[in-house]
Amino acid sequence: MLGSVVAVDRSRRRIPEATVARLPVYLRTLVELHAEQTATISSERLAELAGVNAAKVRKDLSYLGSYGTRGVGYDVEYLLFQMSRELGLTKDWPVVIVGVGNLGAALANYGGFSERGFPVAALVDADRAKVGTVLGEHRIHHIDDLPQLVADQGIAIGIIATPAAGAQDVADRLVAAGITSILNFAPAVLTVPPQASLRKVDLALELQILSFYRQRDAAADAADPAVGPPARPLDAPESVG
Amino acid sequence: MLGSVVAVDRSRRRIPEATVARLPVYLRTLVELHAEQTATISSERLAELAGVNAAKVRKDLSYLGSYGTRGVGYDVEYLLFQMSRELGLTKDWPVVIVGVGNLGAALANYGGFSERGFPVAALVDADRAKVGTVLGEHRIHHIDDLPQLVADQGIAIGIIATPAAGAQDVADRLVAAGITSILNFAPAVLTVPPQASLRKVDLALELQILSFYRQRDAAADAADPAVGPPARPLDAPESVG
DNA sequence: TCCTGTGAATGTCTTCACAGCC
DNA sequence: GGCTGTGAAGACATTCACAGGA
Repeated sequence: MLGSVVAVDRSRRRIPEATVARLPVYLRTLVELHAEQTATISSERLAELAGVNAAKVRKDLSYLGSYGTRGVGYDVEYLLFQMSRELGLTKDWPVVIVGVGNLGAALANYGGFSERGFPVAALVDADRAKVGTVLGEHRIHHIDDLPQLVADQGIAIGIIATPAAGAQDVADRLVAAGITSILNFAPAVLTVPPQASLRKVDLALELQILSFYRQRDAAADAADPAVGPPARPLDAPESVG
Repeated sequence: MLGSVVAVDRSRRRIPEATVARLPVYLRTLVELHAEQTATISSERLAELAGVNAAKVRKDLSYLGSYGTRGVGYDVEYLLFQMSRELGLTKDWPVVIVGVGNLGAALANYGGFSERGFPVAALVDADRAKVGTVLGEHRIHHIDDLPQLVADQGIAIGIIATPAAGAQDVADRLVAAGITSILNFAPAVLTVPPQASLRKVDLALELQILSFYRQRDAAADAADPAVGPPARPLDAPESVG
């Protein structure tokens, strides 16, 4: 009735989960291309480098906007900028590692985080014997100091590297301290309020999945020794078979 | 014409990727239930403990066979046995870690692997300066010795913990040495022949995904400060939002 | 002519809802 | 009455295939 709509809300295009999970892979590829002075890239070539197919690349990138040029391809630098912006990677996000056991200590020393925009800003542990000791360039703080550390260091992300038993308590403390992004390495199912994001990495779980496919193929070969290996799902979390 | 079929081939039921990825979570839950003497479990309760919904649990378990009892639930011990068998976890699978830098060393010391059936049988590195040095209970071998180590130690799985640049070469060497299950920690896209299984864990990638959701919510709040946080996908790789 | 952007088709996964068995 | 097992419906993701702009 009242004339036309004021403006199309481009900020509401929802990006599918599956696409979000691939954006960092494209980003890494673009960084490499940019480093070697490549100016433009076709969906076909980008697909090859990122280990997916070209139709997927085009559909994924189309969720970010129309940043390509027909007949030419994508401008590497421009796409890199847009993607960094979309991923919120135009600034660093300091992380806190909770639990300085074997895994936590390893992650603290692992350079891969800082290198890619996630500097380790603090280490905390519940064990008072560890508090005050130094690991790499960090002194270990007590977990009770979390709210203070979060405020002082502008910490954005919490990494849980404790045993499974303490993980839910740690998650609760992180949320209480104002952290809304959590990466969980403990082999436990955690619950966080809906406004928080939680992702998990379970190292043994990955090995168990590999074990499944190995077992299955061994069983198939035994049942059917004359025939080659059965068709199996390629791609998925990465070619798996 | 010729009477009926000889037998239904139950070994051919294909288990969906997504289900396979959840089996280890159920397995872990069942191990805990068994440890605390729980004899039977309903799909509802198992779902709650595993952080999924009951329909999914029932569908997932149905791929393994009809191991439940209507009106009662699943026998914990029996289901545990069947699931271990299906996942190929009735025996240990020795692993080799390739690349003893920060991450590789951490993984070597991380107890979580052996604990869950994947003993670290060998460490190898390309750097001759590291060869012969001892880390934890292992002496580091040269990567050229891979075929020998695989044969001698019965190694089933290779873990790549090298920098991205060397990762494809390592994958090729693992495959050449007879390894068909590979877990890649290097931030690089790898290719393996179809008979091999490859999975990847990219730590920074997980943080980047968290950054995306944080960024998106911040943008939504700025555009729309009166309204609460928008609906976001729960569950998925774990509640993500 | 080349390559993107996208509707439509296909395939996969999740959820519903209830028949069937204990 | 309670809970599993599973077709069917619905949601989501991938791939196809081609219109349309450079």
